[in-house]
Amino acid sequence: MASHDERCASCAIRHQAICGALSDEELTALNAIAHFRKVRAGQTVMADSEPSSFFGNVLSGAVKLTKMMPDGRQQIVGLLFPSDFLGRAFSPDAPYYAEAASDVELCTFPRTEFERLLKAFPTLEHRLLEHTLDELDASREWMLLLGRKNAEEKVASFLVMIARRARNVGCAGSGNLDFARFALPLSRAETADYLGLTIETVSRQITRLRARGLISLEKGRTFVVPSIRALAQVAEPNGTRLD
Amino acid sequence: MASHDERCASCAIRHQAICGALSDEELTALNAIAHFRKVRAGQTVMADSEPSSFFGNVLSGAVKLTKMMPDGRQQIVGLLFPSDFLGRAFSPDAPYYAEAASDVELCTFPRTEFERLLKAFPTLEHRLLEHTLDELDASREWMLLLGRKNAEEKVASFLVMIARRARNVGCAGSGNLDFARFALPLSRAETADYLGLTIETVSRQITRLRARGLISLEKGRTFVVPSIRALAQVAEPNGTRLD
DNA sequence: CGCGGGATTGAGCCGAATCAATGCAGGTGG
DNA sequence: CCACCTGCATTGATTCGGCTCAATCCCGCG
Repeated sequence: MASHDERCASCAIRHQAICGALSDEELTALNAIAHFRKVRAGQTVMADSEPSSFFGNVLSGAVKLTKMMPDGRQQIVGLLFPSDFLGRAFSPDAPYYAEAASDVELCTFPRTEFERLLKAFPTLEHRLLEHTLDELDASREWMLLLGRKNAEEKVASFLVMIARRARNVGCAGSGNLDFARFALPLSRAETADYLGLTIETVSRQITRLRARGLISLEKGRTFVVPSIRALAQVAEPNGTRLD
Repeated sequence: MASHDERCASCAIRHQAICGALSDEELTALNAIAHFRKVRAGQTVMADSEPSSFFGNVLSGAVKLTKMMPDGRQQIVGLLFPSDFLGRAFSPDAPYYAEAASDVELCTFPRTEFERLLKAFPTLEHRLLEHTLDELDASREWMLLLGRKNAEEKVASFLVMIARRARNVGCAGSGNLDFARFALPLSRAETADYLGLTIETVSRQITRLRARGLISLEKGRTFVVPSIRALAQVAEPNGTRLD
C-alpha cells in the first residue's frame, strides 16, 4: 500500500496526467489496479478491431493513433506523449489503431476496474474530461493544418509542435526557450501519414527548411531548431508581407 | 418550477442532449439557469477572441465552428446539429469561432452557473464527457477525410454524413432507411471550407455525382439521395475492384 | 427590367503525387 | 575487413488532380 503511494510520488508525469490532483484515497485506489507495461517500437498497443481491455498513461516514448481506409490509405489522427492518456472510455473498441512509435512505457489500468473508478471518483472523471477537451482542441487545430496548409507549412507546423512538446519533456528552464533539439519519434513515412503528404514531399520540404537555415539535422532523426519562433512564422504566415 | 420541468419534458432533443439521463433534481437545477435564444443565419454565436459567457444545446438549425489563419484561409472544424452541445468547458475562450449556419434555436446556460452545476452533479459532467468523446471520434474521422481522401470522396462522405444526420432529425422509421432528402444547411463556400476544397471543385464534384445518378438536386440546396449505401461506396471505396 | 449574390462551367497552371533512381547507414556473413 | 543486403531517406523527371482566373448562368428581388 505504502509502496503504491511511493510509486506515484516518484512519477515524473503525475501532475500533468489524469492522476494529478487526486486525493490520497483516490490515488491509492487507482494505483491498486495499475500495471506497468513496456511496448517495443512498432508493436501494436491496441487494435481497432478487437475490444481493448485496458487504458493507460504514457510514461515515456510516443504512441501513434492511426486510421486506415479499406484500400490501405492511412492517416495518423493522434500522437501521444508522456502524461497523455490512452484509450477510449465507455466504448469497448477504440475507433483507431494504436501503435508504439518508439519504445514505450505505460502505466495501464484494466478497463472494467478503471471505469468503475470513474464512476466512484468524480475528480478522476473530471480530469479525464479536461484531458479529452484538450485533445479535441488539438485535433481541430490539426484539421486546419490538413485542410488548409500547404506542404511547407505542414512540415514546419509539425516540427514546431514536436519542438514545443519536447521542450516540456526535457525539463523546463534549460537556457534558451526559443531553441530546441530533439529526436523525432516518427519515420518519414509516419510523418507523411500524420501530415496528409507523401514521403517524398516531406523529405523535400525538410531539405528546403534546412537550406534556409531554419532547421538542421544531425545523424538520423535528431533535429535542431535554432529559433522555434522563426519556424512558427513559416508554419502560419501572417498577412504582413515583408518583401 | 413546474413549468421548468414541463419545458424539458416536451423537449424533442432531450434524450440525446447532455440533459438526458439526469435526475429530476438535476434537471430542475439545470433548467433554472436555462435561457432560450434564437440566432439568425450568418450571425456570430461566439467569437474566438472575446471570452464567451455561455454554453448551450442546439435545439434546431445548425452551428458551424470555424478556424481561420491570419491570412484568411479558413477551415470548418465542427458542425453542430440539434442535441449537440456548444461551448468549451473550463476555458474562458473557445479556440474557434461559432456561427449560425442556418437560423438556430439554442437552450443556453450562463458559463459560471453551468460550471458550478458540473461540479455539483457528476452525472452532468459524465454526459458532457460522453459527448466530448463522440466529438473527438468524429473529428478524427474528419482528419482521415481531410488528409487522405480525394475531392470526389470528400464530397460523397460529406453528403452521406449529412444524409444520416438528417434522417435522425426527421424522425425515424419513415419508410426506406437507405433513402434521404434534406436541405443542406451550408453554402458551397462553407462546404468547401469544411472539406478543405474550393467552391469550384465542390460544385464540379456535385455535378459529377448528379450525372452518375447518385444524387439529385431540387431547387436550391435540397438534395435527394436515392441510396445512401451506394453513395457511401463512393465515399470510401473498398479494395475490391469490379472492372 | 436590371441588379447582385451564389452556383456552375471552362481554360490553363501549379503544387504535390507518382514513378524511378540513387544515396546512405547499420547489420550480417564470407 | 570488406562485400552485400536491407530499410529508410533523398533527389530527379514526369504526371495529374485540384486551384486559379474568368466567363456565364440562375434566381430572387427591388
